[in-house]
Amino acid sequence: MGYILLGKHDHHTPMTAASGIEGAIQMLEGRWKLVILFHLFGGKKLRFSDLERAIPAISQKMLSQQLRQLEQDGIVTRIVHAQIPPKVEYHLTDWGESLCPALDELLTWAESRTPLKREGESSKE
Amino acid sequence: MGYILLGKHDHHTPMTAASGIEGAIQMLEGRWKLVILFHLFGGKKLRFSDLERAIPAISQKMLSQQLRQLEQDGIVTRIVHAQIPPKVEYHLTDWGESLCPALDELLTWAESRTPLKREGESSKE
DNA sequence: CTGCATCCTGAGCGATACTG
DNA sequence: CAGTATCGCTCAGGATGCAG
Repeated sequence: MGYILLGKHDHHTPMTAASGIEGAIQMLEGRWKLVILFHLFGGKKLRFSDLERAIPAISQKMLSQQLRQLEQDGIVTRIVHAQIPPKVEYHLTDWGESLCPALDELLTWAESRTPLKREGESSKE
Repeated sequence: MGYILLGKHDHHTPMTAASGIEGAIQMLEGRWKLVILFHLFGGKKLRFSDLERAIPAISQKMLSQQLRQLEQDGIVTRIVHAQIPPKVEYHLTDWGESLCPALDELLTWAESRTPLKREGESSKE
């Protein structure tokens, strides 16, 4: 993560915007980010184990890692209850929740595509 | 690419949407997809070499590959002029152009974040 | 000029085991 | 319960060279 793009060119800079977009995409591009996000949308507050249960295919490592990233990016908040047994809850920040409409628009776009198959597609050269 | 997510769970399926989003993200997640896209927005028609010049840091392999993907996804169109020397132009499909607003919204979201530093964050337990 | 084939590296991710 | 540590595999992506 954290790759810098664009060298330099001064005639015009249409990707100045791309930089911002790339940043956004980066935050969402982890293997499980979106899945986690969708589980949290709606102001829901879930525990680590809740997420594990909701996403059976994810490993603790990944869940922990992605959650950390999300937290770092200010998308989710981690609430640690100092008690035994430990209890940690996650929920979206206000900013995180505000991602919903954007994602929804992207989803709308994705579904408006001409019905062409994409990943069963063998190479056609 | 092309990882399948979500195992199975029937209580509720909030990530049904994630699947769609993932598909969309996937199309845009290539290292250079966005950059290329931003260069093409506005109905511009660019040649392979134009794109190479516009994105100095990209290798032909990547440019070619990303372009292929974009074409496969129906986002860009490739116009091959059967002539010597060869001349190939790329431009966004109507659907590709329609991505602009969605990306813009995502960009808006990205820029609306609370001014929090990303990598200076210490753990707070 | 446009694009493909090959080799190599590094990041991302999964599985398992261990700790507070 | 909620993580962290380590190992290893897969693959996206960079560099170079060849071809129509």
